Amino acid sequence: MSEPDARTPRERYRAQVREEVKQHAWEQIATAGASALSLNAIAKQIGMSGPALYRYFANRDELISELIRDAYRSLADAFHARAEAGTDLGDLAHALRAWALADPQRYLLVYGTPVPGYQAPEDTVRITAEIMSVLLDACAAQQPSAVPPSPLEARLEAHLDEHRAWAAAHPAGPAVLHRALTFWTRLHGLLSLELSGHFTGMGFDPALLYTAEAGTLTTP
Amino acid sequence: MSEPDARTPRERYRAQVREEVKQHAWEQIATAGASALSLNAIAKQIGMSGPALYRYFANRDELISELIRDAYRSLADAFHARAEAGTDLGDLAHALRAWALADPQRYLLVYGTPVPGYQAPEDTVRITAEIMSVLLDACAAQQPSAVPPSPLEARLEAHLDEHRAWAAAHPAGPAVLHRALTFWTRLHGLLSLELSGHFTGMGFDPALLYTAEAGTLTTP
DNA sequence: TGTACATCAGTGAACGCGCGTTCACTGATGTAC
DNA sequence: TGTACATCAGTGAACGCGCGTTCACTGATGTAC
Repeated sequence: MSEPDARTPRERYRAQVREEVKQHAWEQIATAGASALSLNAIAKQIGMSGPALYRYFANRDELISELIRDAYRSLADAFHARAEAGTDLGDLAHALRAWALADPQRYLLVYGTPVPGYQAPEDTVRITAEIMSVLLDACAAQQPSAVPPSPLEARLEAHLDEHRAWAAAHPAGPAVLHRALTFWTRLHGLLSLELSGHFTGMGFDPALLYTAEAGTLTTP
Repeated sequence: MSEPDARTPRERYRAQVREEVKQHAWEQIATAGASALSLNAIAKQIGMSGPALYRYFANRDELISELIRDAYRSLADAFHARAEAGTDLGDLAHALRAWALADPQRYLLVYGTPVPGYQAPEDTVRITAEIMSVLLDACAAQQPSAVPPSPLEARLEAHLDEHRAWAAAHPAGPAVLHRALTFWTRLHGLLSLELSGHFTGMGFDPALLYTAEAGTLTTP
């Protein structure tokens, strides 16, 4: 399980401090949002001088990029883990919610309103493709819908079949593409409103609504 | 149509400058997001000194509150206008999308990730209730679903019927409550992902997906 | 119509703050012979 | 095993910046007699 660590003590130490910085960064994001992330404040929490962090991250943007990468990676891992235990779409839906609730700001950093001037590092597209792939697999494993698509749906699915850049590597048919997108957008709508606090004061239990909505995806 | 303006010239002037400030505030939000809103920057654009704005707004928070209020008000007006032209749920869906696309940052200010330390003014809840009321009316006018609810849906609707604080003033039945929530969350999922740029690069046309999703609400 | 006064818009200087980032430097840790 | 050197972590001072906000003040606009 644990291989011998080929890294030098210095490398290990560097990695350790980087982790510590990122951990405090997450805490800061959790309380004040991503746009308020401050290197100086993190350094203070850690007990270091501000400039010391520049030994570990080139600048603020690199730190944020790293956090976004980690967040995507974490979701991809959660999806893979769930997929190995079975390809049920409902299970995947609840794995998604569990991941989102475990750290709301992490979810919002990835799927929420983007940080103003910032744009995500290009290697995240590979991880999002990975996530989509797990989702497409689960949708493909689902038994197809019994009800025939409406004319509107048929038109959409024909369109999706011709514009499948996002699922290029996947052999899914149009109905599967459609279902994957629906899964993503519907559940995101619920999660994003819940995590942003838009349901507070309304009285009902978001979990029930989520479960019901997930149910429409597994047997439409 | 236009009544005689009872305001003094000074009051008119004040209102005019307030409007100008808000307009530049929106432009600034559009380019850099709400958390980057700066009174000094607005003053500079307008050609005034920074402190001059304090004649018109008590502080930064009051300005943001005003913007949020205006955004809610604008959506409520758009909904009312649409509802007067007919109570079709699909039309309401497209009115929502048109309103969102007209000013993406306005939509995100209201329904996106909340500004960190900030909390909305309490009088917005009245406007959101208004918006919900139009939505509930449209859902109630819709002909009820032909398919009976699944056990999961039945359970949810019973729950909603018991926890209807958000629709207290409305005589809607549980199925209508359910449909209104579904309308809101599904369309928000699509809009929020589209406006945040999460569909860019995927290749398909968000409008088609939106129309298809709206279609599932009008005839489920 | 003219004068005396009050109200209000806007200015410029100033305060304290925290930010990201650079730079020269100290001291500890590792490496080569 | 000991010495000479290179590498690297971390510090403190400094730079320039823009922020929100307060304050004393000037000039213009309105109001009352």
